[in-house]
Amino acid sequence: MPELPEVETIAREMRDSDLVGMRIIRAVIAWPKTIEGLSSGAFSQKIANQKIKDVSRRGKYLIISLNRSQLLVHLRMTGKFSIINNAQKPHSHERVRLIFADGRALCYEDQRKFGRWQLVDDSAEALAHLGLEPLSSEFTWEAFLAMLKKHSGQIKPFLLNQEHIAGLGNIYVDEALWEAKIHPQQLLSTLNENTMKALYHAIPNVLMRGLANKGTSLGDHRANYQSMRGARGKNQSELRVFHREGCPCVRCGTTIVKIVVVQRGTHFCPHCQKI
DNA sequence: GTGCCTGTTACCTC
DNA sequence: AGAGGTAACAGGCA
Repeated sequence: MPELPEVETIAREMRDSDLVGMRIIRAVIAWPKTIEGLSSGAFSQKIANQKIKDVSRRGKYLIISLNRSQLLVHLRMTGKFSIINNAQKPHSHERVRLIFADGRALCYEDQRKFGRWQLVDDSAEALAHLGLEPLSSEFTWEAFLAMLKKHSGQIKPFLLNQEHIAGLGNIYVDEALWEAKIHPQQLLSTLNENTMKALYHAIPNVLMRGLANKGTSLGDHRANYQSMRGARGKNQSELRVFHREGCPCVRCGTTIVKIVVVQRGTHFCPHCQKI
């Protein structure tokens, strides 16, 4: 579930925590497939004795900068971090633990096991496939328009594609399309410039609101998004369409419907968002 | 117990 | 390029 606002919230929390400056003395890997490209042994050997220098984000990737490499983490659906005392017994979904010199540890849990860690020398190169950062100055109207014109097909799958805009997922795409009054299955070729402009503004709007609320936490079990300290986000109360099927549209009162688009649950207002 | 659902992405074929 | 399907997994839910 973590999309851009959730990953950014975690990155900020990590950056502001004691993590920066800590030295990793060893890694315990409970689920080796979490680590991409390296065996558990090679990963442990490479990461041992490195210090955490900084934490940042690109798209939905967390970038943990170490002194000799960078650790890229994609949380996929259920990845979650916490700082624990290393004496603590492993949680049932714990996949990796980085043990620090001071007796604490960074614990990584991932119920669905889809999350991936990668240790790389050059994060920019490893993440070169990602598209525009929607909250950065590179997300200009000109760049966005050029990209829309270069592609065809339905708008929702276009927005979910990380090679176009990096960091949008199912929740924020549905929210941005509602704000811009665009039907999720509208074809790119039929969008007029005013509508595209509305979408251009809606994307950072919904992301910044999510970020201000420290993310969206749906449901109440542990698998749902929580920040590093276990706090839930507050953005679920501000969602306009996502998970609101059967409820009235806050703009016009029409009942929000849910359909399936590219195998993803898709929520929209049939009155505000007409093709 | 059964079958269906889920917020992500990579990879395959047509 | 885009559409449509599958797979990786685990657990909630009816």
